[in-house]
Formats: sequence, structure tokens, C-alpha cells
Amino acid sequence: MTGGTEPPREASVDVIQRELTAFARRARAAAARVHPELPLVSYTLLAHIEEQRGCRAADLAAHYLLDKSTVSRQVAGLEKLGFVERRPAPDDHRVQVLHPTEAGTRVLTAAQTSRMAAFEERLEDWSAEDLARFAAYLLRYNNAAATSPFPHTPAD
Amino acid sequence: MTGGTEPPREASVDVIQRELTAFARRARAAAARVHPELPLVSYTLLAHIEEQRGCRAADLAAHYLLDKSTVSRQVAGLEKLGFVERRPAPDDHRVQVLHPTEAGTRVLTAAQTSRMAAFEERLEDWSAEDLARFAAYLLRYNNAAATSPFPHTPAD
DNA sequence: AAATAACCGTTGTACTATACAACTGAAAGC
DNA sequence: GCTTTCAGTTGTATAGTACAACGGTTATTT
Repeated sequence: MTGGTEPPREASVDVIQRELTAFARRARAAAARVHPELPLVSYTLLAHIEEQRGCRAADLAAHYLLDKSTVSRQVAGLEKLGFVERRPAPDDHRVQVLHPTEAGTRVLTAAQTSRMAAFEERLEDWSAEDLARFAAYLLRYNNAAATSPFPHTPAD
Repeated sequence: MTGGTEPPREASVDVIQRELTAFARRARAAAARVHPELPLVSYTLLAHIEEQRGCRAADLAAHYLLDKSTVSRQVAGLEKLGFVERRPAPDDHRVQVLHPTEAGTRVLTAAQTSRMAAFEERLEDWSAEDLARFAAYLLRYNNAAATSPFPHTPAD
């Protein structure tokens, strides 16, 4: 299949770019409906915090290519909702380690479940193989983006 | 290859969900940097207008699952920038047909080029086959999302 | 050790994208 | 002709985001 019809790279890149944009918008809208209590980004960050217990705000900023102010506010929001706890690290008084609370874990699980259901609904007729490959592509891309010296050029 | 290690669907779906979100956010941020003059959504809409000459605002709203007010403002912005023209349709005085202007076409081409370049930079070591497959996955996903009776439930 | 730099997080400000609701004007149905 | 429906605009509100300026803290340099 690789042989005959070399699909033009540019066309593919263009599609990826545009579809992704469409996806982003829809994802946000959909997420807002599915779980109005836990906005999309908060959800993502909370999930990260849950996985990487004790991570710092700066980690989140780095990982998601977000400004620290954004993260600061997001985390503040999560704290206000009672979903995360911020504790000063004992060794370094600059940093705060982040932990999900009981409620945080609970709401996260709930959100994950319903979001998963929503996704599953649209992915139900995908083969496991396609799903795995799609997931792998996304990971590959994101890893590349995170480590590449690309356009987030912190200070140029 | 499908045989042995059935990758758990749920894990893949979860990855897809999260990475897609991260991906989308980064794409937006990157796009904003690459072409500050033509914000991401405007860009997308302009591209659509360029492709579907003479489309109406309502079409855009339907296609991108956006509220008409959003489209209205976006189009107004594009017009203010001199990138699209709005003309009343002769047969139906409610509708306005949208056309890209000279400048619109120009800026769109430029944006496409540089955005492409940005994406290419991160996708350069992907095979054309992988790109095509990735693009196809995104299309497939978005089409499913657009036609599914899922959560944009216009009035519930 | 004092001065300087680097780092972490917060806060002020501004802007984009978005939705919902209320409204205007036009067309279609009864 | 009145009412409903449709296309688009405008008012208002909210999320998410960035950048810049700041306040503490730790690390480095001299």
C-alpha cells in the first residue's frame, strides 16, 4: 500500500492541521456539556496531577506548553473546587506540590467515565488496531512537539 | 499483527482523548505564533469560505458546530480585516453570501504555507504513509463526530 | 558574605473564542 | 394578513490563554 499512490505529504499535513482545529473546538464544546463542572483544561490538568502525584505547576506548564500564569489560575480553580491540594515542598519553598483530593479523584473518575463513553460512541466501530495506531500517532506527535525546539521559543 | 497483543481499547481511547486535547491546544498556540495576524479560527473559516465560495454564515455554523453569533463575529472580523466580502443574496434577502477578497486569498495562502512549514517541522520524520493514515484517522473521527447524535444536542 | 542571577508561583491586564438570549428583518405557511 | 421560521446581529457572560510585572527563594558568582 505504500507503493503506488504516494499520498502527497502536504495534503496530509494540511488535513491534519485543519481537522485538528475542528476537533479542538468540538472537544471543548462537547466536554463542557458532558461535564460542566469540570472544564476541559482543568480536567486534563487534574488527570495529570492524579497520575503524577506531587508534580509541580511548572511541570504542568512545561508538559502542556502553557504559560505559568495559566496553570496558576487553573490550579487555583481546581483548588477552589476542592479537587486539588497545594502544599509547599519541604525542601524548596518556591515550589508547591500538587495532589488530588478525595473529591478530585472522584470527579475525575466520573468525568473520565462519561468522556470515555462519549469517545467510545464515536470510536466504537474502530478496530482495536486502528485505535492503538491512532493513539500511537498522537503520542508520537506530542512527544516530538514537546522536545522539539519549535515555536514556543521561550525567549527569542 | 492484530492477533497477539490485543491492545486494550479503553487504554487507546483514553490516550486518544488526552493526547488529542493536548495536541489541539498546542496546535492553537503554535498557530497563533506563526500567524498572529490571522487567528486560528478565522483562518479555518476563511479557508472554508475560500473553498466554498458563496457559502453562507449559517453553513459555517452548521459545519463547524458553532453558534451563529460566533460565526457572525468571526466573519465580521474577517470583513473588517478586508479578507472577506459579504453580499446580500439577490433571491433571499436574509442571507449573505461570503467571498474571499484578493487580500483574503493572499493572506490565506501565506498562512497556509507557514503553518504547513511549522507542522512539517514536527512531522518531517514521518513517512508519507503514516501522515496519510494519521490524517485519515482524524477525518474519520471528525466525520463520525459531526454525524453522530452526540452531545451538541442543539436544544435539550 | 553580599550581590546577582535564575526560578516558582501570583496577579494585573488584555484578547480570542465561545455560548445563550434577546432582537431585527425577511420569507414561508396557514 | 398573522404567525412561525429562518439569517444574521448585538448584548452579556465565561473560559482559556498570554505577557508583563512582581514577590519570595534558592543558586551562583565574585
